[in-house]
Parts: sequence; structure tokens; C-alpha cells
Amino acid sequence: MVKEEDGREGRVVLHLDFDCFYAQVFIQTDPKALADKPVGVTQKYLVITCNYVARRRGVKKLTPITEALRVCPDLILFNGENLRPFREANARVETLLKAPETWKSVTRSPRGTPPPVEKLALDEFFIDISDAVRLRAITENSLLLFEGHVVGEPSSSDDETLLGGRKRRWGDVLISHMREKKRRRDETAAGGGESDGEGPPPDESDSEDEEGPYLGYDMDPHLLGPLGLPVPEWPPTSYETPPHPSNALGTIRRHKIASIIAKEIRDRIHTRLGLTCCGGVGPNKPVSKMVAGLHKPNMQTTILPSAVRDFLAPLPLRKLPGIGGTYEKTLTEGGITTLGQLASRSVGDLVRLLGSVKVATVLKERATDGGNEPVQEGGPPKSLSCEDSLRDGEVTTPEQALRVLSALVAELSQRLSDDYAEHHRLPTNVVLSWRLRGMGYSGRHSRAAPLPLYGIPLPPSPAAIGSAIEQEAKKLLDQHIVAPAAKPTAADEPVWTGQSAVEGRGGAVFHLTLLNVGVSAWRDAGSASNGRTPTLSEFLRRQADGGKERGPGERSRAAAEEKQPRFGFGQSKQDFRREVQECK
DNA sequence: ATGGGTCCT
DNA sequence: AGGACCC
Repeated sequence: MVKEEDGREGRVVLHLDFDCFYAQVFIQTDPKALADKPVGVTQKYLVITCNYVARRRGVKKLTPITEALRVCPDLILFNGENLRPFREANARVETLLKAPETWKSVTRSPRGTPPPVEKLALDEFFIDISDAVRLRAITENSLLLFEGHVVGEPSSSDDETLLGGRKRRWGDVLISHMREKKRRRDETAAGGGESDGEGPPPDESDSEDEEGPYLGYDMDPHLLGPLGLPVPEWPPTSYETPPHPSNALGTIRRHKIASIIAKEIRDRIHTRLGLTCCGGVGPNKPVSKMVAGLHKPNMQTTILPSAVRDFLAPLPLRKLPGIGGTYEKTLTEGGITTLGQLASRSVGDLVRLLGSVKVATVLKERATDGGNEPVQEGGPPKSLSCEDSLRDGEVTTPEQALRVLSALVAELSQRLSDDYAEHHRLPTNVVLSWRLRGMGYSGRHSRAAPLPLYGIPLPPSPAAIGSAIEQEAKKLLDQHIVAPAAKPTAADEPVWTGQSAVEGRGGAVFHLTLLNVGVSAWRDAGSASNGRTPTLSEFLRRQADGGKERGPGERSRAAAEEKQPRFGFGQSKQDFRREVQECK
């Protein structure tokens, strides 16, 4: 039940999903030369993504470069191993989505304010547009059409069709509405053999909105003046006007307005940032995300709440956000293959299968109707890391590992310096992760250590950050990879069990296929955020805490500061272009 | 798979 | 620290 009891009734969530984001970012640097050509983005030996021209030519995501070039010899490739251009494009989008001006514009009101924006990845966002929709509805006096595609009825044919192509009066609509409700009640009461069995009980007077779109649905004078604004007169004095009371807001009209806001936001992103995206509009996060992908690229899809269960039920498990390869396999082995089946299993059954109450509960809720998890602003990142995957044979000695480590630390330090400028914080924890040759994906290991950064001068230079991180990361490398590898092994002593880089007796001692260095557990730091140096007792307490203290009160004030929309790597567009050329 | 991230156990 | 998930 996503109804009133939790105060979230009437929620509308917009999901934005940028089209082949990495490829777009490169194409954007020279659209005239690139837009109509096949463009791919590489990391190591893979084409990780490509534009739609390339896809039409048969290039698939995550295919080896050799194969991609075989099917599309004129594929233009950019190296996408450095994520900086994508992070910067993402930051420009985020700035636009959080700009007060954007929300004054889409609500048509000076009272429009930025809603919660949740960043899911560099190219995906959730936005809770419920309040924006209600605000926009107040001054929206016209008959409305949905923007984009719609799942559920009525589809884009809209009010005019709904009204039979002639002017109807409010009275007519209301009467039809009541008749329809009564008909449905009678049907249900009569046993309704052909009903889907999922309809709400007939005495649940608020449930008609969820039951299905029918005449009058759009005219429900429900939710008036939610923001303390004047409630329109009801019933209206004139029956000559078309039935579109400006403030009456039923489910259909709410979703129409949501779809219009979604289009306006996508248009805004396109005209101001030159980026296209898909949009999904629905009553919650999973469903919005799932419908966003129905029409690609550069299109949007709205799903009506009444259509959600039928939309979800037949889908394969993997379509649901939160079900990956592992859960799909275990659920399939438990006889579950569709979301409908998942929804109808008991939580107890699912806990037994999945091994976690939390996972079982949330997946069942999502599979049923998408659930009601809130859209949450994430705040600044909780961890930063840099990694490099290594070719077979590329790193087989400690010296080679140290060289890779230094490069990673240098990159991470630069990012931390930028992070400090934005958030006035420093990490207190460093993590080294690695992968061994011959191990699968889960052959990753990690060791962490405290990161003493409090002595360094503020603002911290990349060099100062770097030397501290490098020191600790080297110790971790030495203790957990080099030293164990150097120890002699007795044939009957299975000491290594995949933790060290020892490959086996007689083999190479050292064989890494991945190295990653990351930081986390942040402390606010520096006078720029609080106007003064921490007192001695604060300093000591922070050191003692070791970065474990969490919670909203601890959030950096700087998180709320506005990000400057910078272009590209340096300050200028020219710099950006030059750097991008080097990726070719 | 790549080069990142999230949260939960 | 590892394992699941997301892109």
C-alpha cells in the first residue's frame, strides 16, 4: 500500500537517465564532426559504451575493441579511463537540477524551490517532483496532454478523447465518475470472477484513484490548496467552461503535469548543457527507473499508478533494481522467475531463500508496486578511490606495484584537493584493494589503515595529501602483499589461501591484476568551513574518534554551497577540447 | 569485463 | 573485510 498512511500519497518521482553518457560527453566537444558518426568510449581493451549511430552499426556495450572495430571499422574511439570529464559533466547537470531558477521555471511560481535530487550514478538521477507538480497545477488552467509515452490508460489521446470530442460539463463528468465507481463496486461485490483479484476492497473510499483510469478520474477535486493557497470554488459557477478546474488534481492530471515538467527539465538540460537523456515518471523510484528505459534514446515515459502492478508482474527478475546475478539465480532455484511470483511469495519464504530479512522485504515491496523508498539527497561522496586494472604480466614485482600505486595516489590526491575546496573535509581512513591473477571478480581483497592528515597545512596541497596517503598505502602493500609473498611456503602449509599475491610454488611471487587506493571516514577540517581553527580539545576528540562519528549533524556545511559550473578539465573550453583530443 | 560508487552482514 | 547491488 502506497497510500495515505505514510503521508506519501501523491508522490511523483522523475528518473533521468542520460543517453550513452560517456560517448555524449566526448561528442559534445565537437558535435559537428562527431554527432552523426559512430563513436565509442574505451577502457583498457573494452569499448564500454558507444553512441546510437554505433549501436545501429552493431557495436554493443562492453565488447572488446577488436570485435567492435571488426563490425564497425570506422568507429571513432575515445579513451574513457579517466573519469574526470564525466564527473564534470555530471556536476553541471547536478547544478542545473538543484538551481532554484529551474524550479521557479517548471512550477511557474516564484515559490518553486529545488526538490530532493538523488544521484544514482554519473548519468542517473532521481528527483521527487511531487511538490513541484502540485505547485504547477495551481496555475495550470488548460486542458493538458501527456508529454512523451504513457504506460496505462488513458494514453496520450487525453482529455479531448476522454470527453468524447465534445464539450462536457463538470456535472456530466462527476456523474459519470460516480456511475463508474458504483459499477466497479457492484462488480466486485458480485464476486467478479473475471477480476484480477487485486482490486482494493469496495469500502476503501480512497482507493478509486488507484483502481484505474476512467471518466472523471482527472477531475477529482482532491488535494486542494496543499500549500495554503486559495482553494478554487467548487462546484464552479459556470458550467460553460471545459472541465479543467485549475486546482483540482487527480492522479491523471498529476501525472500529466509531471510528464510536462519532466519534458521541460529535459529540454532545459539539452539547451543549456547540450546533453540528452531519457526520463521516467512514476509513483516511486524503481518504477520510474524501469519505465525510463522503455523508449530510448532521448524520450520519456510516464506510468500511471493504476498500471504499475500489471506492468511489473510479468517482468523477469533481473529488470528489478536490486536483483543482480546472485539473487536472480537463488530466486530462480526457488521456483521464482517473474516479479509477480516474487510479489506473491511470503516474506518468510524469501528470507529463507535470500538469507536476509532486509533484502527479502525490500525486494518483495519493489516487485509488488515499487515500494515507497524516499528520494534522498546523498550529500558529498562517502568514499573516493582510484584504481587501475593490470594486464597479465604487467605487475609481477613489488617495484612495479609501487609505481602503479604512486600514480594512483597522485590522481587521488588531486581529487582530494578538489574535494577539500568544495567540502572542507579530509579523510581519516585509507584502503588498499587488490586482485590476484587467476581469481574471478570476487578475488578482490582489501586492507585498511588510519590516515593521519591532521598535521598538514591547510588548504592541503595534492603533494602533502599524496605523501601521507602514499606512506600508509605502501605500508599496507608491504604488510599484506609483499611480505607474505616473500615468506617461504611449505608444501603442506596452505598459508596463502588467496590473500597474498603468492601464485604458487615455482611460479611468479607477485602477480597483481588490479590495484585500488581509496579513502573514507571524513572529518570536517579547516577554517574555511567554520571560520576558525579547531580548539585543542576538538582536535584531540577528532583524533580519538578516528573518523567513526557519523550522522547528519556532522555533515559539512559546504555541501550546500553552490558548485561553479566549470567547463572541462581546466578553466576554458579550449583547454577542455585540447585534453579531449588527447583521449583519441 | 572497466572505474568507479552504494549499503548490508 | 567481504559480498551484494548500481552504472
